[in-house]
Amino acid sequence: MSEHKNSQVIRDLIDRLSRLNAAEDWNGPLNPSQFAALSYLARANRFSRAPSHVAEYLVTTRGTASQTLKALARKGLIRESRSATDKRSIRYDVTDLGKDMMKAPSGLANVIDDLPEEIVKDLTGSLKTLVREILKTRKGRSFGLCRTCAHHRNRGNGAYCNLLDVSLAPPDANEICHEHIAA
Amino acid sequence: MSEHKNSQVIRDLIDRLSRLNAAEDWNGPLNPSQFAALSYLARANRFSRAPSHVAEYLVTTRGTASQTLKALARKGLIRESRSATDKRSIRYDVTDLGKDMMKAPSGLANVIDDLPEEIVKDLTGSLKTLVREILKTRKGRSFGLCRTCAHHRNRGNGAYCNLLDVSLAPPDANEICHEHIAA
DNA sequence: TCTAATAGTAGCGAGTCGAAACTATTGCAA
DNA sequence: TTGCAATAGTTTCGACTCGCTACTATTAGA
Repeated sequence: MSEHKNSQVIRDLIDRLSRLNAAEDWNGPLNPSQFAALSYLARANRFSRAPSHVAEYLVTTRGTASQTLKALARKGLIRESRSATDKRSIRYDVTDLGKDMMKAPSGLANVIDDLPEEIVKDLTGSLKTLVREILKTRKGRSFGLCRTCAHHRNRGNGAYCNLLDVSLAPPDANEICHEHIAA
Repeated sequence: MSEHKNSQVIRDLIDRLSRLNAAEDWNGPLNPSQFAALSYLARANRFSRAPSHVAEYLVTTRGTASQTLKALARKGLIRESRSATDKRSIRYDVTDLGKDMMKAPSGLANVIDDLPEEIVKDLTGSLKTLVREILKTRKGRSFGLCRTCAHHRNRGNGAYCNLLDVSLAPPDANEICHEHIAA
């Protein structure tokens, strides 16, 4: 039988899908990597917006991530903010211009929105499983939402992080955290 | 609610998955684009191995595809073969060395192989739907298997292509064709 | 026949990519 | 307290992708 393996077919579909998606990015002012970095920063909480976090999320090196972030800063889409407590580290915040950039329509998003809800649910679950399992073999971080983390505690109106020992303002808990550990 | 849209989540998962997959390629002698081009050539039939076909499959330009193919040829993984009937066109054939390269183990493939059969089936179906719908809006070709094409006809032991008016040897029908139209 | 379409390529500038070398901090232990 | 070692970020390098434009060669069609 010259039928191809299931894993080969899926691998190919994922590659094709991301190429089709990336081809759209190239038409805009941002290339796919820059868009991915900006998109991450827009969804990451204040503890997770350093170059090294972006590097790990994008599965690349700190050097490469550094260059991509410099390019975004040059274009005025993010702004660097130095830490007072640790003079080595930098946090990049997304500017209003950067936030606008995230609103651009996407062909892939349109297609997904037209899919039946049940299919979307299953697809999301399957993709999450794949990402989780690969991250397990690579010992990579999950980058899940703060409020779904094992260190997250509800506290009055807000919340608290047991790992970093800090109070969490409302937005923090709904954003991505690089310290995330599945509860 | 600051919950993100389903489409955004799925888009992100696909990007993350392809980055995790691509990161593995970088460890080898081929970069992700070169690997994708080689993988395509290894599965495409003799009518579909020209630079312009690779370009359309990889959703890029002929110029970029041309460079990637030259790089693969330099590494001895593919060999160019000029056409006798049309002196403009070139067909690249995968060498034995190139075929060996395709056997490299993949972390993503391993994870997929461990998934329950039912999940794999649903996932494949959903991803195929997404690719099909996006291609529809872009007016792109489907690049399906020859034997699932509307122009495919069984004929004795072999098969026949009604579009190109040629007999199909056994391997042809099980390979990708750039002229593919869903039956 | 002559012009338009097609196939492939070369070169440009911006940027990604890993890798290695480098600076500036911070942490920790003797 | 001094003195490394670890950490955070950057820079540079060479190979390459990427869209784009301009170009050559060939073929198709009016």
